[in-house]
Amino acid sequence: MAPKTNEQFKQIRKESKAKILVASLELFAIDGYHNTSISKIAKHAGISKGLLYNYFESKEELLKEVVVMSLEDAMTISEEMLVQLSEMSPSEVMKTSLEMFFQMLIENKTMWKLTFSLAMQITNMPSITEVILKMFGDVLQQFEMVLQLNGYEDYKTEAKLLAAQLDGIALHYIIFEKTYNLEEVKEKLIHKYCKNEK
Amino acid sequence: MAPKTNEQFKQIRKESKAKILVASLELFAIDGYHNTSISKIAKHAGISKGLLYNYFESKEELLKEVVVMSLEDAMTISEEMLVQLSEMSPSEVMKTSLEMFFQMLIENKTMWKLTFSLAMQITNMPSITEVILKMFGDVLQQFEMVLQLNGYEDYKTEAKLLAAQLDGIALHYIIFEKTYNLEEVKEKLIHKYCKNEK
Amino acid sequence: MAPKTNEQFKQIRKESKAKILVASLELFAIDGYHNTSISKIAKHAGISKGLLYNYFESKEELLKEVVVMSLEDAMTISEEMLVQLSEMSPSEVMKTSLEMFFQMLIENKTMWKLTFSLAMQITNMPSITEVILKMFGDVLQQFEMVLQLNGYEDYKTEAKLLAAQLDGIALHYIIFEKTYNLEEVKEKLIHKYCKNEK
Amino acid sequence: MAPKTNEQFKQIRKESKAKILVASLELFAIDGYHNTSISKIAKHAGISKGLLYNYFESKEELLKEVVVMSLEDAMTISEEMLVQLSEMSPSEVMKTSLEMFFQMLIENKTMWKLTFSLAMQITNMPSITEVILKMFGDVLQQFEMVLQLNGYEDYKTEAKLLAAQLDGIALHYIIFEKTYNLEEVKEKLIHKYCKNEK
DNA sequence: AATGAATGAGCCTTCATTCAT
DNA sequence: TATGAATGAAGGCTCATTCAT
Repeated sequence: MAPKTNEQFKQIRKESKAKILVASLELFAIDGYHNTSISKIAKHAGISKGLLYNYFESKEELLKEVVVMSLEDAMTISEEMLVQLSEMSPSEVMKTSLEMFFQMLIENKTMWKLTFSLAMQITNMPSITEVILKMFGDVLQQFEMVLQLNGYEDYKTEAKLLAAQLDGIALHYIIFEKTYNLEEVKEKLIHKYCKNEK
Repeated sequence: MAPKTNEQFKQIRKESKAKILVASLELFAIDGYHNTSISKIAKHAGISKGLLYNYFESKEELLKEVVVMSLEDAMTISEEMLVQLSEMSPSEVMKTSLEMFFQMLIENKTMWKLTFSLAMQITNMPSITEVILKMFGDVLQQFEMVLQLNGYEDYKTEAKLLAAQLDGIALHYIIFEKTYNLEEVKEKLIHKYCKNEK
Repeated sequence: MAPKTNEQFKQIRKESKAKILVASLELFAIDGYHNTSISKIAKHAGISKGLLYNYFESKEELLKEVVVMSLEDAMTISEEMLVQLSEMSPSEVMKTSLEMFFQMLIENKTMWKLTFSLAMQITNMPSITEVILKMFGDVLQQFEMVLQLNGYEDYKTEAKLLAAQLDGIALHYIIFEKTYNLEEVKEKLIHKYCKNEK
Repeated sequence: MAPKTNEQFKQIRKESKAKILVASLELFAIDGYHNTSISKIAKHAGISKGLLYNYFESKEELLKEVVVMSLEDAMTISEEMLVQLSEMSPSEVMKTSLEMFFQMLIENKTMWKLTFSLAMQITNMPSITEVILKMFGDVLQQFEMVLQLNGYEDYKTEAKLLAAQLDGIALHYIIFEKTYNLEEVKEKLIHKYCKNEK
């Protein structure tokens, strides 16, 4: 049998890593970071505990990579959408941006839950704090653009309000779970921001 | 010679309990429930680990009492303010309610932090979840009233939006700490809700 | 008010001590030594934890005194009965001795349970071991006398057998509780030892 | 390089488990269940505290397995002997059974000590109580058979007496240790039961 | 004599991490 | 690369004992 090429090894590593990251994300989001043991993750990912340490230096490092991965995923989607936005009218951009947000909220509920959860326990893990804060900042910036584009004068403050509004909705959606009527809120919000209330 | 009187013991118990509750609130809010060990709490409160169990049956029970205490504090303030509202005009009620919210946010930052933190972290602690959910519900209800009073037709959905808006602001205020310009956001929000945008 | 006399103080001390000893015996026998906390004993005796240490140096010391008290009680009863035996015929002595044993077993089940329980965990408490061993020795000696009196040639070995027989019955009675038909066994045993089977 | 094979792991597990069980049996029997800490067991077995929980879910579970192991050992021996009995005359069966008992008492002194100790100490551990009671029941049943075979009319009650006799002897043997002349008692007992005293 | 708040050692248990294979 | 046995620090909790009053 021919020895595996470097390429093949890299591929295997990448896949194994991905498998662990996905498993971790799920467990961290559902049970919380502290209630998720390395053992559980390894079992959930179908590998041994030892192997996990071959890919990640520590549990905290693993968490950080989970967060980074999640955010990168989100950014990728977001950027793809931004391309589409470039050809729209300002009011269409506004509407689409909001719809994008709700879509991502629904599709990545797990990630949102993890993000909020971590955002609250930030104190002890600076490296993770940083990533999380960056993400909140990015969203803010994006909405600043959209609002400016739509002619909002005080667009910086307005963006802060809108970002807070959206994060608040996300928070409630996560907390109240199935009880929460996200669709209703979404319609109302879009209606508000896509009329003439500058 | 004589044993301490009942009164004396009661006093001592009350003070020690309060001391523990305050220490716990701070640590739970800052470091999160899981990152706060009984040892840390005891040290922070200046007592021995063992004594803590003279007052609270378990760590979970302690958390519950911390939450209840915090909410009772908040409710007391809130109710005092509600009395004042009864004599105001609808628009004044609106404005005052919002101002009240921001005031409580600033004054009870620790409690807010704890609440959000728990909302995300606590799995499998029904008695605490219950208390937290009740609190979110109460705020919502209060704003439904205010909005209805101010003639909002779709006041139920509007209340959901407003509650989310406020919780979102609180969230950002907690996450960004001193970086966050709360005053600016407050002015803008009040301005929005106290003009004619129903 | 006249100050209490020394006699009165002594009396109070004696009564308090007795109250504690009785409470301890009950709890030790039912729940076992290790499952019985000083707190429980104090509560059961209706006094404070602190006071208990006024009368007994330590938990182990308390146990020792409980054992001693129990055995003294048993000895007292036993000796009273011995007086009666002195006027009987050998075979009557035999029968009465056995009946005495069964009566004491029923009336002092608690004490028997404690005794056996302690007898098994002897290693760590020499002072208690001593007392327990003495008790077993006393019973043995007593039955040696009875058997000798009844003309058993090899009365020393016979006494060992009889003592073992009785302790075995006691053991089963304690272990099987209500399931055990003590009366049936008693009749059979008396029948065996009071016929002509030397 | 290659990971250990399943076979190797199984072997390691088996040996470690056995090591722990043996250490536990000794300590439980000597010091009693409550006086034996997990730390002591680990030290005695030459392993770390943590490893113990790799093999046993809890201290109670460990105790249970110790008991089960002990009884299985005893049963194995017992059954091997029963085979031999099938070809003997009734009086030979009687004699051999008694001799078997004494042999097992000597060879498995530790197990007997543990059994008695637990019988007295264990409250609220139904699964273990059950096993212990079953064992006493088994011995009883076996002797019922033997006595019936030997023509004892009231063999059920006689078996209770004999079982008590034997357990009493075992108890004394355990309590008095080297002081106890087991051989003398054995001879006498066999002599009694193998003559004509029905 | 009497109280119970307070202490601290020790218990059982969990789990991130290491390591021989 | 891959395994899981093994470790040890730390966590929540209990309880005998002390002490100020």
